[in-house]
Amino acid sequence: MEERIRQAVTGALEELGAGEVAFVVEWPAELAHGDFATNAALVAARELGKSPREIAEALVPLVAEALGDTASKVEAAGPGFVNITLAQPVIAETIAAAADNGTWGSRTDGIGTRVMIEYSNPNPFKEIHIGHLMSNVIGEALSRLMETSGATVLRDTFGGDVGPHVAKALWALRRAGTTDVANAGEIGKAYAQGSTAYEESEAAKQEIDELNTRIYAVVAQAEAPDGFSEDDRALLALWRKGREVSMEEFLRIFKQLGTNFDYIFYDSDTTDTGLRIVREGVAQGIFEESDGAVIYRGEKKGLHTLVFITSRGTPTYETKDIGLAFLKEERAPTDKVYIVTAVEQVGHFNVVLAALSEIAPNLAAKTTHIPHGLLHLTTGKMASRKGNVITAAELITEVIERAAQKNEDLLVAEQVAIGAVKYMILRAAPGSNIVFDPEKSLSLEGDSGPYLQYALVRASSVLASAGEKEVGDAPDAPYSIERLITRFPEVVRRASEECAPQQVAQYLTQLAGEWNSFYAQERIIGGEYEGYKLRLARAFVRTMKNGLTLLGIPTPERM
RNA sequence: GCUCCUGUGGUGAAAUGGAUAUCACAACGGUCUUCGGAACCGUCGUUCCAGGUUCGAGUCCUGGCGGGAGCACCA
Repeated sequence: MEERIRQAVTGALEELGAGEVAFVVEWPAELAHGDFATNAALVAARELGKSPREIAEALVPLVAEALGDTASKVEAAGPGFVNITLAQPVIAETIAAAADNGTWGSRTDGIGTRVMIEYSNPNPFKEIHIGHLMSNVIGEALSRLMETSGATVLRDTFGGDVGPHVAKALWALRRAGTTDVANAGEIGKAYAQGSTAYEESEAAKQEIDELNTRIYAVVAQAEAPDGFSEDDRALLALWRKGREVSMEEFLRIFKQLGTNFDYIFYDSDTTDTGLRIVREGVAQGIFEESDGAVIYRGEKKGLHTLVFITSRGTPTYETKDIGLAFLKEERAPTDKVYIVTAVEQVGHFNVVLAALSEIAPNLAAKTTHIPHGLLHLTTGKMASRKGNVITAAELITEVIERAAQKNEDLLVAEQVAIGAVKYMILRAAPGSNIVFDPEKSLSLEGDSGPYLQYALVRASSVLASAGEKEVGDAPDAPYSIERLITRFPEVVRRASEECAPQQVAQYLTQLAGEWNSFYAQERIIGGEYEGYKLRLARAFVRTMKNGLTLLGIPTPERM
């Protein structure tokens, strides 16, 4: 349709004697301004030497003629826009196409492309707190948005199972004489204890640093533990158990939130490759040695200089990410690689990608880092090493309890709670920080997930009690909600191209508002145009359901 | 100190270089025998400052002020 309008406008401009004009056809923010608008007159004004308004007036009859029955109204407006309102039958056709159409909003332009997207990235041996929800919720929504193009999307998560934080947790567990760990909470506490000791005691710091090096060694030889002492075996067993318990908890929560990963990568999978490649890079002059460490001189590109291999010989996160890039290519080659992490890491990724572009330009070129904002507490900064965090599980449990006050069915309460949490995160642009107030942020009313779910449930309920009806006559002019529904595919396309789930959230809120107004004003069952309104309701249900699913927000049957 | 990000009603946010800057919360007032009130209708109230580019700037550029993040052996 947009293309058709573009042609009509181009033709009209030619008749007026204008050459190539770089105009746009867009949908105006205000529904009252019509379904499409073009700024052609504004852009052509200078060349034609007339006022924009005059040109717009001249374009109107020409465009109207070219569009024929398709448009019900073409008019000049404002400083020189030409607004186009589509005719009722054209809108009705789209509504019919949307109703009962599971693929409404999806496209085919991405079929054949493969992308891998990394997100969530919780670290075993630390607790998963509400900050990790940001990465998971945003990453999942982006994955689903990418899938609307028809692309194959592989989801992966990358967890730090070796490194100083692991040493801190294991040091505290061993000190307490723990040989087995039962739950993730226990490990989280151990990590906090180990961190405190590391900062406060020189002796503990030394022990933990040594343990860290030893863990790398033990894990690296885990497959061939011939030379292991009894204590090495005990350490390895505790490490394995701790990682297993941590990951079970993570995967349980992510599954509850609607994520299933295709690949789970660990730091320990990447260290061999990472170390080898960085050492080779030293020989090639990409990296250099400094104070016993191996560094990348980011300053030569206006970036930070970062350590890739410590003076103790252990790899840092930077080297692990280099190793990971190769590991991904080996396990599942794709056309694009996305990495979703907190905004704090942009400096890190700039350096890693700069280094990677010297080592393997093809890998660097297809990798994009997508930073997301942070979740701040009104009560102060969270830090898992201080133990003052709200864990993801605690938050979800609390919101479920609140939702349960209105829902006897606990499964529904969970759907509502998850909807509320996800919407809170997705309504804002991924990069913006969220100040989280446990009392206020998780509204179940107005601009909220449950508001969208509620509109859907009510519409579904009307359909359920109406039964089958003939579609019948339609009113002469479309309702504004119809015109809003027709925009859905375009909203989805733009949101997926711009990695902007908030545009879908914003749209769905507007859509729910239009539906609620329509519902309050118009009698559906037993009212005028009953059959047509029921089809409209089906189109609304389909649009809302597909939209919520895109965001990863559950769609309850009742609530 | 250097680098990057950011500044929109009392609060939290949205806005493809376009039209009267949108939405929710809060506050205040109304709708309550009809398809589900987690709803609807109304009132109030906003682009940090100074220049610039443009027919047109919350959006782009320059400078200033405020906030956040990063800056060598954490991830």
